[in-house]
Amino acid sequence: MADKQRRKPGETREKLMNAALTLVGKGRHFASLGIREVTRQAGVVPTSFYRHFRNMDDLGLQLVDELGLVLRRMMREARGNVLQADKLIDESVAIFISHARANRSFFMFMAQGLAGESRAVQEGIRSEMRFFASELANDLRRLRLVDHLSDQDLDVTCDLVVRSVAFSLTDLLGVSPDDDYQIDQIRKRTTRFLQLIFVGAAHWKSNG
Amino acid sequence: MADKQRRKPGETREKLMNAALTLVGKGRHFASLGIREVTRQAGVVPTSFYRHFRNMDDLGLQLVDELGLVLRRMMREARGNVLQADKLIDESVAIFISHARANRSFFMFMAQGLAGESRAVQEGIRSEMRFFASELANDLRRLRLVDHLSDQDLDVTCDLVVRSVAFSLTDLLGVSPDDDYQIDQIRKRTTRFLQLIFVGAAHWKSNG
DNA sequence: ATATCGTGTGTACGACTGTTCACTAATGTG
DNA sequence: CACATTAGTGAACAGTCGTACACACGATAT
Repeated sequence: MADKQRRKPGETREKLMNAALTLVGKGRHFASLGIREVTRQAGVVPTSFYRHFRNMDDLGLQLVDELGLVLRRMMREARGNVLQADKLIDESVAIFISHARANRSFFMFMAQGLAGESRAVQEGIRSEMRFFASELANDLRRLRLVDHLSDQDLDVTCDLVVRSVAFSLTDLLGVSPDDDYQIDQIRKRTTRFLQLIFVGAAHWKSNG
Repeated sequence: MADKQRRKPGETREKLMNAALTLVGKGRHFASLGIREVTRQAGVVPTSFYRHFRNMDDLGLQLVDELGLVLRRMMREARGNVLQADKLIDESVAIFISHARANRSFFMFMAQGLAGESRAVQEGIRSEMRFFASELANDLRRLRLVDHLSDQDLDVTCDLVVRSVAFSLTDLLGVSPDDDYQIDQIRKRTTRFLQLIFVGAAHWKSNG
């Protein structure tokens, strides 16, 4: 009887979620993970799974919630570190890349979930992205960088920005986490995407 | 002993690939499909699978090849139907949407594969996208619409265009195929993304 | 005509799956 | 202290999985 005493409340729950993330980080797709596989990785008996989750989709949904926290932390850091407006894009992309490296598995999960099997997870991630885009719109308004844009046009712009960055995830996760050169290439390219979009936004005229 | 005579060469192979696509079209993720499941859907005995594919990854790779054909057909139609330059974006997006509806499963597979489990499939789809972007660049050059852009800047622009359209897949596949209203919303939004990008490209100045 | 090859079928096997059940130790509540 | 609740365990189930093997049939080549 391996020690049965439970340490902290929710410790096994966390172990299970981390186990799923670990497997995703190793290149597995979330949709192909099984309950036994996850519990094995977590070093826990299969039955324990049901104490915390109804099924794998449920675990996925709870991972989306945690993903939200990760994204919010990233947003906070970006807001704190971006001093001058002219460095806004470079700084933000750099912060994104750094967070994606630090939380590789989380962002892998995010990239997978967008076209994943569970409709609920899919919707959850899209919802996080919408939130992110709306916060970005607020910030740009506050900095008075987009006074000539209507709310609607600003919304489209921010949506496109968030999508472009999110798509870069699939680039980022395709290269080794240690390949500094390639990662820097991705950073540069993403930066150019955003510059292109903002040039477009700067010259945008409604209905034209 | 149900009729064992083989009809045409490669018929079972096609049945298997279609079966996998059908399952993907029903919302399943390719990474979670099993050999038995696919053969069952195809109405074939499991052993037959090995006559045509080494494993599921192999089948995925061959699906990518067929996906390439689908994309090339789409490209050809776009080139034939886009008459005036000012309708280029609207027409192209409309053609894309129409093909995505007609080959829903194929495009679902594409969206899944970008963050899929098999590195080879991932790379295959990215390669198709690169090809698509380079063809787009050629067309824009030929139409003399981007004379002020360097090759490199044109490359970035086309890449961003292709990515934005590809990302729209995840929107498109999230709504019912019959929901004309929502699909039209997605079409409009994608069109606006591309307009924004091209406005950016029109005003782009190197190193600025 | 006969041999070979490609492609289909049926059976079989061990490994792994999700899930249920009964049991037990630690924690929170009175 | 007594007691209910929570969160862990191990054994067991029927079902599914991937894969191997031997065999059957039609087509093709000799």
